[in-house]
Parts: sequence; C-alpha cells; structure tokens
Amino acid sequence: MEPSATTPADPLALVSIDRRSPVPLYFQVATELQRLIEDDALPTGSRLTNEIEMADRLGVSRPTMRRSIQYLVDRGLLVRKRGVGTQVVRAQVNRTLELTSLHDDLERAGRKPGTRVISVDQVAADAVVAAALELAESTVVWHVRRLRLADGEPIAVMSNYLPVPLVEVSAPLLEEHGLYELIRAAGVRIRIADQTIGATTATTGQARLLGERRGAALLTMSRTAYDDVGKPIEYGTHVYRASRYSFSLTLVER
Amino acid sequence: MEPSATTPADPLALVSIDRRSPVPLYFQVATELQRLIEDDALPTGSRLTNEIEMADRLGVSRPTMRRSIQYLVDRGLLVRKRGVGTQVVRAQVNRTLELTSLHDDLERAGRKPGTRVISVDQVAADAVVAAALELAESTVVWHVRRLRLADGEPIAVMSNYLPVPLVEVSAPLLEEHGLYELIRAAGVRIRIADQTIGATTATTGQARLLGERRGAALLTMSRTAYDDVGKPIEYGTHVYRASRYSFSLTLVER
DNA sequence: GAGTGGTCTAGACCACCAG
DNA sequence: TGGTGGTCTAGACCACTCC
Repeated sequence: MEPSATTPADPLALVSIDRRSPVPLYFQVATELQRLIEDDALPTGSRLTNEIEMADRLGVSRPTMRRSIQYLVDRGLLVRKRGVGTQVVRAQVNRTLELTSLHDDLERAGRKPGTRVISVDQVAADAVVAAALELAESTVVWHVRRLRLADGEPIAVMSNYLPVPLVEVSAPLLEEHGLYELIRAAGVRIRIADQTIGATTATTGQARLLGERRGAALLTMSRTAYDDVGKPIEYGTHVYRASRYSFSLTLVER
Repeated sequence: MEPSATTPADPLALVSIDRRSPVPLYFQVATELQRLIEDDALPTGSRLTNEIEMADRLGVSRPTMRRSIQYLVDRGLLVRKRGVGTQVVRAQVNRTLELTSLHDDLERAGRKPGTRVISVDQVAADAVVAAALELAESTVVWHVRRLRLADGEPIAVMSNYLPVPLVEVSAPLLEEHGLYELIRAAGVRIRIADQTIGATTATTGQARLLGERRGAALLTMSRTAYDDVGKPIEYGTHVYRASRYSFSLTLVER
C-alpha cells in the first residue's frame, strides 16, 4: 500500500544463477532481474540495493553486476543516478521497431498471422531496386508480393526484392514461414536496417486487396536490410491499413 | 617516439586522447574512431587492428578499448566477429527517431524551421490526456497548438499537453524555442518516450492549416515523454503532411 | 595452431548527491 | 561525511574462426 523506497520482501533471494550454464553470467542476472520487474517483485519506482551488495549477494563480481544492470538501463527498465541509486522506471518496453517480421509482431500481440502469396517472380531490377540492393540495373532479382493477414483479416500488402543467389523462395515456403525466417535459415544474419515510414492513400488496387475504400489512409514503410558486413539483403516496400495497424516504439535516451 | 607510419594509411596515428580531460577515455576514443570512419580514413569494409594492439597503441587498457568499440557496435558503425575481427559497416546512421524536437530534425536536414503558435491555454484534461499524464481527470494542464514550418512551408500541426507546475510556456517563447528546449531549460530531463505512428486522412480543418486537400494522406504520431523517474512530462498528438515529411531510422540488431 | 573477440575477476580511485 | 554509481586498470581463461 505504501509507496516504499525500498522493497519489503527480499527479491534478490529469488534470483538464482547457474555457473555451469553456457549463458553468460551477466545475461542470466539481467534476465532474472527483468523477470522480477515484470512480475512486480520489483515494482515501478522501487529502489534496488547498491550494486556492490547485489554483486556480493549473487556471488558475482562488481563489473559483471554492473553489466547486468546496464543492460536493463539501456532498455529503459532501470534508471541510475550517481550518489542516489538505481530505480525501476517501468516494467514493459515496446521494443524499438525491432528487426522482426510482421509475423513475430502479430504473434507477440496474440493475433494469428497469415500470409497469402500474391506472386513470386524473378524480375529485372529497376533503378530504385538496383540502387537499394547495390546491384547493376536490370540484374535479375526475386520479387515477392504477399498479402498479410491477422486473424484472417487483411493487414498489409508487402513487396520485397532479394538478390537471387541469396535464398530460394517459393509460394508454399512463404505461406508457412516469414521471409526473415527463410533468410535466417539460409545462414544470413540480418544486422542493420534502414527504414522510412510515411503515409499515403489507397489506390483502387490496394483498396481491393486490403478491403478498404479507395482513398483510405495507409501507413507505408520501406526498408533495406543489411547483413553482418553491410551487404544489402532485402529491399521492401509495404503498405498497412492505418485503421488496423500502427507502429509502437519506446525510445530511451542514452 | 613512434616510427613513421609503415603502412600507407595508419589511421590510429591520427587518434589523440587527453588524459586530463574530464571526458571519459572510452568516449574520447569512441568519438575519435567515429570521426575516422566518417572522414573515410577508416572506410566501409575496412578491418580494424585487433583490440589488444589498439589498446596498446592508444595507451589504454583493454577493457577501456573494448568499451569504445562496443559503443560504436551498438550504434551500427562497427561489426565484430569472434575469431575474425572488427570491421566498419557504414559511416552514417539515422538516429533512431531520436528524442529530439522537429526543430532539431529539420536543422540537421538543412531546412529552416519555423513555428506559428495557434493557441496556448490551460484546459481541463480529458480522459485520454489525464491517462497519458497520469493525472486525475479534469486536472488543469497546458495545451499548446502549433503549426510547424520548414522553409516557410507548413509541415505539421502539433498538439501538446503538459502538467502546469512543470514549466512556463507562452506564445512568444514557443515561437523562439522548441518545446523540448523549454522543458530542458526548466531542469527536466526527458529520458524515455512511448510513440505510436499511424496514418490518417486530412479533415477540412487540418487541410486548411497545412495547405493540403481534404482527404490528403497525413502521418500521425502520438508521444508520451517521461523523465528520469518515469513521471509523464508531456503528451502530444501530431499530424504531418505525408507529401513533405517521413520518419527515417536505422535499426541495429544487438 | 594461431589469432580473434567474449567473459569474468579483484581492486583502485574519482565524482556526485544527500544528510 | 558517508554512500552511491562512474571510470579505469591488469590479468586470466574461454570460445570461435580460419588455415
């Protein structure tokens, strides 16, 4: 009932770490702390014990303890102030428009994702696509068009271009798996993406696919994704029904 | 006394750090490295010397060197692979929809920002505003409406709500300074923000203000900003002309 | 096997904040 | 003045990649 400065029970007693695990200690500790925060054992506003004592209690060194805490600070769950201490700011964070597929996004929101493949072709890259993928114009690339559904309802039309040598795609594969899943399965790690978010109004064709009226508001997103070494992997232009979808994110000042 | 550069390009020779400076060593090193990357002394794709040698060359310890590198890895400029090395991925990053005002965004893009204050009032918070600011309904709050311009052309209509005790606002102040600037000047540090981005079509009133047609595509953004300890500082709902403005960001997988 | 980054430790000193 | 987080160090061992 009372907004306590320190937490009554001893949440740290609930933390257990496994030194034989291959999972790094700092990550184990961070994960456990995050769990305590999400379970409200460390409620918003509560103060953590100082890092030296926590390190001691958990049997890790201070640098390791600090790294765990910093991990959660970077994600906006904790705030630290020199001379004061460490406090819980919030329990939940919208991840920053993460490098996930819409598929994962929907599942996390408890909605059932679906895909209807409109077309899978190899086409000659036009100037825009070639520039995005850093290929010569007219190079043959995959072109995939999909209608994405949530709980059976149209959500977005997605158009993606990929270098041909990268990965094999086909309609049956794409009905079952997200595009990013297929890319990862091909051993490619997507590391960086440039995104631009805008708005437009629906053309007749878009409206028909999405079940909207012509002129309805659509959210647009174009994205170029790059691998480990900065090589373009995928370029896509997508439109979402603004009436059914929006982007949420949490920003943290570092 | 170092021997003169044996390799044609020895970028590390260009790095100098000042141990008397109050700026942390790791940050000095990171900043210098970033400068080398942006100046193309360390071009995209080039490999860095291993961290132990770099630490040695710069006269810092390995943990400090690592911290500098990690700083740039987190921002997507560098990529590291165990057993392989550290490489430059890219020279420029669109900051992740940063916690900046539109004012700063436009200036960075080389466009001249302007503001026309439409209204500055104290109003009773409705349910939505009260919930966002975590106040009781009908609490009196500031309500600021502004038309934002770039190079004299309308770009966005912004509507912001702030707790009254927080900061003094007035039309003349807001014509000169960004809202976030005023908040910072009041000694409040904005640390976290939740944003939702969507799309809509222009009402007649919006269209008139923005110089668009009724039904034109608009990009919408609503944001709640929080301070250090998670207290809501500001709630705003904004609409941007989709024909003149979009959000760009770079995502980095961590 | 050689070389790279990834993790972890123990300890030191400093800067800031609150009483 | 005492307590907090912030920085920095020296060294150890491990895991991964490539030859």
